[in-house]
Amino acid sequence: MPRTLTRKQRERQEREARILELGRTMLSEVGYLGLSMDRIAAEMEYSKGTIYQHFCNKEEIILALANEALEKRLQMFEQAATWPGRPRERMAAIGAAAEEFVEHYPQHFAVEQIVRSASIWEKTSSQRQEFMHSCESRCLHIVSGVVRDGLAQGDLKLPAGRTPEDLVFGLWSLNFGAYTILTSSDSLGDNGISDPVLALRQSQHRMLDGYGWQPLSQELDYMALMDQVKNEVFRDA
Amino acid sequence: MPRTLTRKQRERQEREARILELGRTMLSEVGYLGLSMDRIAAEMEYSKGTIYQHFCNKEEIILALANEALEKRLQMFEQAATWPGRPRERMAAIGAAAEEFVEHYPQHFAVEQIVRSASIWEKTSSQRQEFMHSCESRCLHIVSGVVRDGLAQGDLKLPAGRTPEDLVFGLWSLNFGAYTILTSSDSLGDNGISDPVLALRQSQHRMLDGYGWQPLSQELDYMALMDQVKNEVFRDA
DNA sequence: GTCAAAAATTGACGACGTGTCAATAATTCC
DNA sequence: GGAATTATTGACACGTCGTCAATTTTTGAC
Repeated sequence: MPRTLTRKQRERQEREARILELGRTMLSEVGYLGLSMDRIAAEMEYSKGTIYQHFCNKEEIILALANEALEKRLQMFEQAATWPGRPRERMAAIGAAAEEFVEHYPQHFAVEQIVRSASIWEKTSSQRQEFMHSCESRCLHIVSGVVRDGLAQGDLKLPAGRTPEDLVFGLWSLNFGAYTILTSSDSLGDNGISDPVLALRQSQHRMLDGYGWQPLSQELDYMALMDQVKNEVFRDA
Repeated sequence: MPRTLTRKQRERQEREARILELGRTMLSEVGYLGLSMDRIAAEMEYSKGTIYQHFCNKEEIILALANEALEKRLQMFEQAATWPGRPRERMAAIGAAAEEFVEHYPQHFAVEQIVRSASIWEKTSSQRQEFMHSCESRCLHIVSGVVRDGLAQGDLKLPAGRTPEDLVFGLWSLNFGAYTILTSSDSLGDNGISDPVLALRQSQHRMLDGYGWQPLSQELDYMALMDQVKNEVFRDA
C-alpha cells in the first residue's frame, strides 16, 4: 500500500476534525459551560463513548482548539515579521497581525481567554500542554527577535537590566488585556472609550515611543501602515 | 426600638457574610468549577434551600464577591489619587495601588478574571450588574481625572481626537493583561521574563513617557516612588 | 402560657452533566 | 466462513443545579 494512512485512519482523523469544528462553534455560541460531551455526541450522531475515544475529557477538546489558535497566530506573526522595513515598522506589522487575528478568528481568541481563566490546565495531557508552551514561546521569540534587530540597528535602547522579552511582555499584556476587556464589557462607550481598538493601537505606539524606538510615531504614520499591512498581507483571509 | 435592624436581620446579614467568606475561600482554592452550592451548604451546616434564600445561583455569589473586590480597589485608588505631587506622580501612586491590590487580595483579582471570562454575567441580577458598572466607572473616573489634571497643567498632550479615557484604557488593559498572564502562566521565567511585575511597571512608565507626560521617567525615579507609596499609604494592609 | 398564622428551613426530586465499562456490533484476516 | 480483533454503544454511578411541598421554628394576639 503506497498510502501512509489507511481508510480507517483517515476516517478517524476526519471525525476528529469534525469534533473540533463542532466544539469551536459550541464554545463560541454557548461558552465553556455550555460545551457538553453529550451534546457533541448527539449532534455528531455518535455515542458518547466514541467521542471519548478521541478526547478523554472536555478540557482536551478546548486545549486542542487553543493549540489550533496559537498555531494560526504564530503563522500570522511569522508572516508579519517578514514585512520589509525598519524594525519598528515590522513591530507595527505584527501589531496589525494581532489585530487581524482577533477580528478574523474571534472564536480562537475566545478559546485562549477560556484556557487562561477556567481551571482547564490541570485536566489536560502534558503533550498538549507542551505544544501550547512551544507555540507561545516561538511567538514570543519572533517578536523579541524584531526588538533585537531594533537594538542592533541602534533604533532603541533598553533600560539597564531589561531584556527584549520584558518589552514584549508589555505589548503582549496590553494586547491580551485590551481584547479581553473589549469582548467582556459592553459599557466602554458609556465611559468615553468609543473606539477601543484605536485606543489600543495608540497605546502600543506610545509605549514604543517611550522606549525611544525610531522612527517615532510623530515621524511615521503607523496607523496607516497597519491598515496597509492588513490590506496587503492579510487581504485574502 | 432604636435599632435599625432586628436580631433576625442581623443574623441574616452575618450568615450572608459567612457565605461570601466561604465562597471566596472556595473560589481561590478550587476555582469556579469547584465552587458548589451543595458544598457551601454542607460546610455551613445549613440546607441548600437556605443558601438559595440568599443567592439565587452560584453566579450571584461570584458577582457579589467581584463587587466587594471592585469596591476595595476603588477605595485604594481614591486613597492613592490624593498623593501629593504632580499629576504624573499621582499616576504612579495609582499604579502602586493597583499592584498592592493584586498582591494583597489575590482572590479578589481572581474573581475579577473569572467574571470577565466565564459566562457568568447573563445569569446574574441587573442590580449587581449595575453596581459593578458603577464601581468600574468611578474607578476609571478617578484615573482620567488625574490625566485631566495633567492636561490642565500642560504636563502632557493627547493626540488629536483622543480622550483621557483612551489613555486610561491602555493602562487598564496593560495592568489587567499583565496580571492575567502572570497568574496563569508558569513558563514566563523560561521565556526570559524573570520579573514580570517590574516589566509591567516599566511598560506603564514608558507608555506615559510616550505621551510626553512630564516629568519623564528619566527625570524622576518612579520605581522608588511606587515603593514609597506602597510603604507609606498601604503599609497597614 | 397557648395556639394559630406567618416565616424560615429542609432535603427529596427532576433534569442534566461527566466519565466508565461490560455488552454488542463491525471489521479484519486467515 | 468464522475466529479474533477492533470499534461502538448506552446504561450506569456519581455529582451538581435549582425547585418546592412538607416540616419546623418563630411570632404575636389573647
